[in-house]
Amino acid sequence: MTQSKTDLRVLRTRKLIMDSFIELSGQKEFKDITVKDITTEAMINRATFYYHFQDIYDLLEKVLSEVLLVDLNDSIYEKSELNEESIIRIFTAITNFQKSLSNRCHRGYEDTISRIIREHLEIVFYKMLLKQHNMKEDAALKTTAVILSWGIYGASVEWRKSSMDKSPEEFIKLSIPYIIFGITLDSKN
Amino acid sequence: MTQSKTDLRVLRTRKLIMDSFIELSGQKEFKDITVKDITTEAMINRATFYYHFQDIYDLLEKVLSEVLLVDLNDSIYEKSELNEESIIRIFTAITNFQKSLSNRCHRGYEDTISRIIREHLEIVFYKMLLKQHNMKEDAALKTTAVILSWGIYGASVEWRKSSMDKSPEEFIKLSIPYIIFGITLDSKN
DNA sequence: TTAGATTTGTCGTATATACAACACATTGAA
DNA sequence: TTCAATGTGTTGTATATACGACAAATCTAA
Repeated sequence: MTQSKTDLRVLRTRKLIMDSFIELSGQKEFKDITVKDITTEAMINRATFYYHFQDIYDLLEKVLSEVLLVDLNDSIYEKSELNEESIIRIFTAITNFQKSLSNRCHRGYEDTISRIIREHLEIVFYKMLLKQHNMKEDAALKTTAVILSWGIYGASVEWRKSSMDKSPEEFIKLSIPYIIFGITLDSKN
Repeated sequence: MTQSKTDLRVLRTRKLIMDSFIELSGQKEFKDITVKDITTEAMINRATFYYHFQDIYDLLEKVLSEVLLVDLNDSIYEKSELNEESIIRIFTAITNFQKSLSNRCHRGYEDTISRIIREHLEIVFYKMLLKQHNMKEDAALKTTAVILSWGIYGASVEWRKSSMDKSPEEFIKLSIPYIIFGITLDSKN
């Protein structure tokens, strides 16, 4: 505890490991990536890997969180208005992310990926809802955020499954009025 | 002396420093690059830099050697025939290198760069000459290698000074017959 | 010129990492 | 099945690196 914040070596090593994992993810499937592969690419001793991560699934989780977090933070938080534009942005960020990373991952870890994405989405939606309604805390908004996160994530799964020919934007655009104005919206509007 | 060869940390650190230096060389002039800049980019403590390199000029020298060495090794050594094709390749490697790195460097260190390039060229030419003539060692070939290294390097300087509109290939091609067959070559040939 | 700021190069101490070795699990071919 | 090979996770010890501090050199502006 004599060190001030975080040792530069720690930051560097974590970055090297994560970058290498992302790099390798572009070359082969998650299930074929070994700890040795990662540490070789990162020029790190294998034992050092275990100093920072419990195992390779722990690494997966942290990389996903971090990459997602950056994607979402960059494009959304500043604006902090939950409107058509920001929903499209969030949805696009997710589909981009799925195209670039989660596709490659081992079957069976889609659950992990799905959970992480939804958790982050929930946080983002909740914060935006709070600002929009000028509130400190609210159970209704929290639940609404949960619903939105599952819903939007589900839409991205559906898009990937059956509508990758459409752009994410046009896919989600149709439903946005129902999200914003509710399901009683007059469809002739 | 208990370690077998070279500590992975050493290899990694050297690579990080060199890569960072090359990266920074693309962003600003050599004379504006500080040790702090490099170590920040490399995520290395400044003191560690001095553990590996005497100073920034020592780094420059080693980076130049290494980059050049790779360029020349990759494209030439395998073939090991000193003919029109390989001379063009070597000349192109040098001009590429000059375009990418040495241009950006501080005036006054062109001498260093020039020396390093010529030293490497000399080694390459000497090895190729030895193979071509099936010899073990020979003073005449050594001197010939010196002449070739200065000559080819000088040609690259001239190209840079006055003929960058031509491709390196067409620039050097005209003189290759005189190199291969000597200055008594019948020009009508 | 002077004075403030930046950069260089070095040092001692604390710690993250390398290395080698280990037992155990998983895989794949005979 | 069995055996060999490969991957996982852990440990103790040696060492490269981080950190903070320092004096001296170099740069910059007033």
